[in-house]
Amino acid sequence: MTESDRQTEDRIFDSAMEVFLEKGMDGARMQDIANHAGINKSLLHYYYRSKDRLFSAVFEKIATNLFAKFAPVFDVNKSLEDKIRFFFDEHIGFLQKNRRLPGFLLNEINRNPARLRNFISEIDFERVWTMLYTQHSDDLKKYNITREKLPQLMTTIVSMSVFPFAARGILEEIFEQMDMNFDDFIEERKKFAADFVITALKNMNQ
Amino acid sequence: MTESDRQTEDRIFDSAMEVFLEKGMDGARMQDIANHAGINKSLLHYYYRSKDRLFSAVFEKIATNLFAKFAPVFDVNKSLEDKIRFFFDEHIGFLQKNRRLPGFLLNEINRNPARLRNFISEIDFERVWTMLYTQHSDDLKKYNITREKLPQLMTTIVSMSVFPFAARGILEEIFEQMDMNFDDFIEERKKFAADFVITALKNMNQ
DNA sequence: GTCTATAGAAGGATAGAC
DNA sequence: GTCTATCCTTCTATAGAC
Repeated sequence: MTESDRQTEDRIFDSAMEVFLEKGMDGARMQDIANHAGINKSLLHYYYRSKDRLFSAVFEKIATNLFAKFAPVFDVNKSLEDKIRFFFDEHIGFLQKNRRLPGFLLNEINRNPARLRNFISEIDFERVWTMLYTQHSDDLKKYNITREKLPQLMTTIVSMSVFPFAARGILEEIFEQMDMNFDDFIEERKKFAADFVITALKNMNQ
Repeated sequence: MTESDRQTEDRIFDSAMEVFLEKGMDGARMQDIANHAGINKSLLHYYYRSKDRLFSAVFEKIATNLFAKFAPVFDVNKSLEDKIRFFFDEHIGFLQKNRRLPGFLLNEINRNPARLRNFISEIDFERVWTMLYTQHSDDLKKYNITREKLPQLMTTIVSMSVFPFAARGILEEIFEQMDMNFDDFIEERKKFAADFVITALKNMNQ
């Protein structure tokens, strides 16, 4: 594969990502992608065979990117509280630069959950819990965080960071009416979410 | 309009709702809707003129239904804590019976925010805050809930109830791997979310 | 590898009979 | 009000020249 092939293939891929993120699988048109890449429509098929394959390539890339942002939380050597702060800073920071990602993923996964199966099946949840427990057994005991509560807790944490972006359309409409700004709201949220979760954790077992 | 007209129009509307919720605006096909209603495709145009008008009718109905579920919270004569519990019970309970609603709305609004404008412009946020404040001034002061914090707080509350449904595709894949059940998780969530939020509120101002 | 041209299918919409 | 037939456009995909 020559250098120029690679360039074209990359330009197609980037354009597809752009268009699919904007319009979704059903709303995207091969012609739009070709125009965006400045090439002919048939080249899309030459490189990716079909719309579905092109979409799959894009979907996998996007899903990998997003999930990769969750991983460091379990590695980094920090206290539980610092990890939570770290997560909200990093994750919300990442979404600030990739705002359409949450809505895209949630929608496409609901539309076709099978696409996710490969990603999920690679995760060893047993190991995740073990890591968490060995690293923070003191904190977990102190705050009475049991294994049974973890799904509720994780869902809450993820939702606090992801939901505002998934609901950006709604929030921007509302904020406009209140003379507020979505970007400011998001910037604030890094600290608010961390404070909120940590406070709840520390006091919930009482 | 005769009784049978009404019946047909309703059957079309219900079928459209079903199909649009399942496939979204872009993914839905007029033929699917006609099949689902057991009528001919051209009848759709006879009653609703175009796909876009049919979709708009459905969208408005759905948005009205969902937002209507937020309203009682501000009316009911309860303590702040009871209101929060009441909200999670009612709202999650409603979504249990209408699981595809959140994903549908979030997606379609992101795709075309203008559709929401009519709904939002009717809300008087000044009045909402005034109502809240007159009803709960003691609690608000005690917990140091200021007007500035309200958007973060409300977004958090809504996200805790809505996000699991919007992310149902992901959660079901994950839960399957953990021998968990989405329905049980949701049932648990009514209490978990209320406890979590109330605990955070009561202790955050320290 | 990239283009033009076009096939082939599907979708939204309408005309017109009953 | 409901159906059949059909128009017209759009979209994915491929054939074939260069």
